[in-house]
Amino acid sequence: MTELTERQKTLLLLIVRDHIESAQPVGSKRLVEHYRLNLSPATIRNEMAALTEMGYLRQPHVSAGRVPTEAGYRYFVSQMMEQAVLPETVQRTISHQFHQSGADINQWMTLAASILAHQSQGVSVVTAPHIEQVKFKHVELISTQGRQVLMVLVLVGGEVNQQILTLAEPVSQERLSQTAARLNALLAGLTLDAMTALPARSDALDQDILTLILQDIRRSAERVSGEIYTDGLSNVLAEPEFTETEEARRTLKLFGEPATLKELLDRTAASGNVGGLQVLIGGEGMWEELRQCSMVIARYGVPGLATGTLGVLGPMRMSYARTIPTVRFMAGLLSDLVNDTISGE
Amino acid sequence: MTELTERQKTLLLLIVRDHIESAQPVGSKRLVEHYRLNLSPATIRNEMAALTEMGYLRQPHVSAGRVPTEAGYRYFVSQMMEQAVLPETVQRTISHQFHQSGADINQWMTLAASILAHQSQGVSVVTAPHIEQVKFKHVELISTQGRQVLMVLVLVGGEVNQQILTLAEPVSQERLSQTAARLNALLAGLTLDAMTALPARSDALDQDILTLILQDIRRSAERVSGEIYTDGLSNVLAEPEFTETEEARRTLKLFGEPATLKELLDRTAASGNVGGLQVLIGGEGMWEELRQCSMVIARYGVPGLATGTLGVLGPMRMSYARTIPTVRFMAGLLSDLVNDTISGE
DNA sequence: GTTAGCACTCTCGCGTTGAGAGTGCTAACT
DNA sequence: AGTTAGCACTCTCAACGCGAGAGTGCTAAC
Repeated sequence: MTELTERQKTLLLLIVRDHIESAQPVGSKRLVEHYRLNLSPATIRNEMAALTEMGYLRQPHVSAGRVPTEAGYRYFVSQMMEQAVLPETVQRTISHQFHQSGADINQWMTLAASILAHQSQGVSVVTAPHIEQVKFKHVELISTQGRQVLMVLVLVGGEVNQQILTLAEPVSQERLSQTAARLNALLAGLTLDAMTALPARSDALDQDILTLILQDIRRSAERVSGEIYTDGLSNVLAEPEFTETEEARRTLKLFGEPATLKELLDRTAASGNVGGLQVLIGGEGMWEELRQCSMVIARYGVPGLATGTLGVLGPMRMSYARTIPTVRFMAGLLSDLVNDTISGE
Repeated sequence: MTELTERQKTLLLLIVRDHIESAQPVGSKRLVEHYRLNLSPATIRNEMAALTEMGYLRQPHVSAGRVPTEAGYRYFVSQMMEQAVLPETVQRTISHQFHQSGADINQWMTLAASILAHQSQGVSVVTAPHIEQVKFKHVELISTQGRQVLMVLVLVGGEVNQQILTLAEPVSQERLSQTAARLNALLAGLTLDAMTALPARSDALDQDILTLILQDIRRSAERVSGEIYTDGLSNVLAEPEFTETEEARRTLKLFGEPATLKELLDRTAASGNVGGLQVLIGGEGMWEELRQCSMVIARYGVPGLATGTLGVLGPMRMSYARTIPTVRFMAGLLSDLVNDTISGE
């Protein structure tokens, strides 16, 4: 494949940019007028023909303007990747929002999904951090009435689970407190594996509670990894590519189903590393339904301890210039938050 | 207004039912064939003309079949209200799903929204119970490292809030436990108002923590009431009334914005009582954007203590036969759950 | 009270057609 | 050699006309 000349490069970028804005095929005349190029439409046509030949552009029909191919978008994105940074002021605003929200994973995820969707004008998807190494921190047993006991379990990472237990017989608050104190001393900082390997306790109540703690931690590890947060479906409803054909409407429906989104994210993000950004254009052949769409995905968190995925879905025509820096910044921000929560306490 | 004859009643119900299924104007011939009536199309036409005269039906254009007016739908719904009950088996399935989910408000709401949306094939909206009378139950202070303290606050009703405090100076776990014990004794079962009216504590740490508890409870009372859960937007995407006009698409966009949905629910549900079901057809003149839509709304919970709202939005042509009994059943189910949580512990 | 027959109206789908947009090519220009 | 004007060509799209079909209301007979 021959190299692109300097002029072809700028032209290609302009064409993609224009098409992203206008959602319409861009013609030679429009291009000249709109961007005040010191060239005649005829020259542009020649260059466009060359770019079409090389596979960066294509014409929907012979007498329409040009539309970027996947390769065209990919070139455009490769340019974005290098430079695009979120403006300082926006960065500060976002950070601020996070710091004045509560220290609650649920809130963080909702906020992240909301900001991503708003900034990118696409559909955002965020998965809660998957805790790969759960560590015990603290347990509290609070007698309520009769045989019912409220167990509050604190894990390293700030996660707090509460659960109501019903014991075989009433137990005094004093004895509950003693049991909690013994278990706290025994389990402090242990991982799930280490706790599972412990020998059975001699005290029956201790053993019962220990079993329940293990159950709870196992469930929690699974549950948190499964939760998904999404936002911004309405952003994409108005986009012209989704209102027309039946096929497009099926794609749209897919966007509205969190379970499907999660699978999408999991499969594609599996290969990515924390810190890296993946941009999938036109589904990259893997997803038939996403032929018209693009995804910008990143993993965040602390590798080996707790990681999650976040991303934006939109039409292939999405605003990469806004989406890419936002996803990158949010991944960094969430990584910091996870890091603080895990190590900071 | 004259009374409807028995035949006109059955005919009206049939027409509404058929139009809900087919999404198309229903003509006299089709009606006869489809429902094996022992009448000729001409007779039906006469009756239809009468029903049109009385305002229950209308014709989109002179040579199309009839379509129900809002009055027509309202008559149809009034019939539904009396009889429709959710099948026992479905009731059991739903109850089962709730009982095997965790005792977590968040999970309940998500599940409720999901079930509502699935059963009704519309957009479901559920607000978390608004706790009108917050009562203190228990506080726990756990020293972590340095000046950081994890405060776990349990409210009557099973809600558990955790928060990380940073104290002015390090405090031993022992002193924290004493403070917690004193506050637990002092505040047990008190309402927010009663706690606010308490005289200042002599011990500085006690006073600080008390202030924080009050802050937290106030925030929590606001926050929980604000949370909204929704599901099923994708159900409605494919409906023909939303794919055509620009106006309809704006309505659809509205459905995708939780904040707007909440306002919708709040305003309309304010007048309703727990146990009652409201069916708003065609926005009832209040909501310009909802002229094509209907809502089925109910309040649930324990009046005076904690109440919430749940409902289903859909096209005016929605399946009332499925939606109405489902909303009614879910309102009852959630009321029971709230009741159990508040009084049961 | 019910039904057959009929004229009438209106929508919808379809083929036609003309305007407009955009192209590629050729030849002239710098 | 690169650039540009001119031109014929192709294709879409909106508008138009038209005929088929659906459904009605009315009248008259059963």
